[in-house]
Amino acid sequence: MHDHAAEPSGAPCGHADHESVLDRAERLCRERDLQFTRLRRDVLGAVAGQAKPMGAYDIAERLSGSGKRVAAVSVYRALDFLTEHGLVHRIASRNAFVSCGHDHGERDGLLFLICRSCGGIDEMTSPAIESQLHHAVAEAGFTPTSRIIEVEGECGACRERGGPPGH
Amino acid sequence: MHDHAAEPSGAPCGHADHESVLDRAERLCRERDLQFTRLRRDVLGAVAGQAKPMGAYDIAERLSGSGKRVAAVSVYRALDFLTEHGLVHRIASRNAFVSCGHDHGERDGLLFLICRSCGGIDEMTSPAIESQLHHAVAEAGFTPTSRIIEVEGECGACRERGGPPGH
DNA sequence: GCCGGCACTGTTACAGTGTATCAGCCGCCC
DNA sequence: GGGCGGCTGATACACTGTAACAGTGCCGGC
Repeated sequence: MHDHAAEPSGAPCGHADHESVLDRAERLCRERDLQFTRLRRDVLGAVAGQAKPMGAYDIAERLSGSGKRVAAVSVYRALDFLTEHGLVHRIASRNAFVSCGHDHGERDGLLFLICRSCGGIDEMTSPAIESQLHHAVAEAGFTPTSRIIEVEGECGACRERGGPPGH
Repeated sequence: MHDHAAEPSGAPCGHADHESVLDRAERLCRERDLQFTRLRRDVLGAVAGQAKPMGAYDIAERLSGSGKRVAAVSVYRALDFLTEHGLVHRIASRNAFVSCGHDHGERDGLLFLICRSCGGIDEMTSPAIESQLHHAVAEAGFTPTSRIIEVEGECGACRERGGPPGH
């Protein structure tokens, strides 16, 4: 689910690894004069360490491992911060979160591919879809401010490993 | 939020009124040999009576008006049935449901426009977006089975009524 | 130094969303 | 009649998310 060789009409996007995500976040926060606190780093680290989307309570549970316990509400606040600055993305159809593999800051123009077999998530962008979408919406007299596109199905790796044959 | 004159590149879609939705549902269930029970009709009626998306508990509360009380779990079961057959749609970004204004049965290929000002929802289809999406996803090696596209913003009516000026 | 403001975090409580499970009902077929 | 399957009612519970308040640490003004 990580490194597609294929290049869609938009930019492809493999998941960045755990380290680079944290480094990138740290740099971005310095640039924007934001506080990249311990909790926020831990939450981002937890999310980045998983290819699958994580629920807020999963994150809280994982961070509560060693003695000190982290309440879900704290996780939510950290997630609010991280999503606001485009470091993680919310997957609406799953009520869960994934770390952003891009180097951008914008949180729009993204498209999520969710595999039903392995639960993995890939993100990609497609300017072609964006422009079509913007065009169609504008003709309906609508002024968009944000949008979500989430596709469920089977990723290439799972299909090769052999999905349900008679299906 | 109901009757756009504009025609996007796809098919436009005004909301059908309360009556026709129920009639259509009844016919569809007869055709497919499905049971359009009292509860299911009531739930669909409640959803169809609102331009805004309704939460399951809102529906339960509304149906519980006159003496007899309807539990949320029953509403969920009715909603499962209705969504499964394309009579209502789930709005993932709101955890809520709207009645389908189409005459189709498929629940894919749809696109939802959600107005932040009035809370109204419009649905439309766009073959152009569909084909772009299918193409992009296929090139990523992904086999889609379902997809959601939800756009938030301001609908034409609200913008004309005067949105926030300095914004 | 002290004080006040500010952002962040901890904690508790609670509202909202969704599912599991068991039991009763009703129509249908044998 | 008896069994079977689909629908509903009811209770309990898990998961998701927010409100409200208190404590802490940092930083700037006095």
